[in-house]
Amino acid sequence: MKIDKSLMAGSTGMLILHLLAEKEMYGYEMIETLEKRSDNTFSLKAGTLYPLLHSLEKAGYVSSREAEAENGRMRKYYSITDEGTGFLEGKKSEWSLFSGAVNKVLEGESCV
Amino acid sequence: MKIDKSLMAGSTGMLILHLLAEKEMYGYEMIETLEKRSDNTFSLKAGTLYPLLHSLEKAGYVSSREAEAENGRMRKYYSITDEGTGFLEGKKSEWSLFSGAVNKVLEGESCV
DNA sequence: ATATTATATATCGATAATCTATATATGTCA
DNA sequence: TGACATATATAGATTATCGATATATAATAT
Repeated sequence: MKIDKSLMAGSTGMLILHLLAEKEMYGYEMIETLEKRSDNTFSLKAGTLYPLLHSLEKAGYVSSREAEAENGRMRKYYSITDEGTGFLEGKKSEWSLFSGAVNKVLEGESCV
Repeated sequence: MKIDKSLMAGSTGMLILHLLAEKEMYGYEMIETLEKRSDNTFSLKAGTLYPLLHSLEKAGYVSSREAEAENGRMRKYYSITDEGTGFLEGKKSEWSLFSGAVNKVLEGESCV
């Protein structure tokens, strides 16, 4: 099943920052990692990722460096900053609260 | 905590249809019900809900009737249609798949 | 040799869903 | 009478996604 793009909205930044909290990565690697880890549920598009990385960098949540890979290709490696780590924690709490609330509504836990 | 609006995007229609699958409701009632059930996490805005109801009706997923309430006020009551019920089932599967995939990424279940 | 595919980054325009602000109208309570 | 809650509605701004397109190199297949 293909996930509607509006469902993705709002959580992509969190997912990217989470990957970078584990290790330094380059853009293309992030797309592949997300696809693998989600069992092909996510297929983040390059046209979404690169502008997002630029805005995260502009916001100070990630930093980048260019380096040559073993195969001789140039890659742009991104790392999460301290500020980004704090932002990520907030986003994770928000996700937890949000998904919990959706499930509450769906499960019909109404009668408080 | 206030939930970012882009996180809400994509799930609002599902939540509304889920409420209508339980019983007929009018707009204002849906806003209050969502707020209660989510422990004040959701506060769907009227400016979001009414256009959404109109588009759901146009799509054939809900039908409406106007009726006078006990207090003499006019209300517009919405019901889910058979087509809407089918659409809702699909949306619930999508939500389940999506939220599961997000949690997989966050939990780092990578090594397949 | 040459063509295709995969890798790698980037930008632009279209689409879609949210919000805020605003408008209208009625019922309730002080 | 005035303030607030109820009830529906529309317009404009914002924002995040996508598809399409562009560029360039490495790896593979024909």
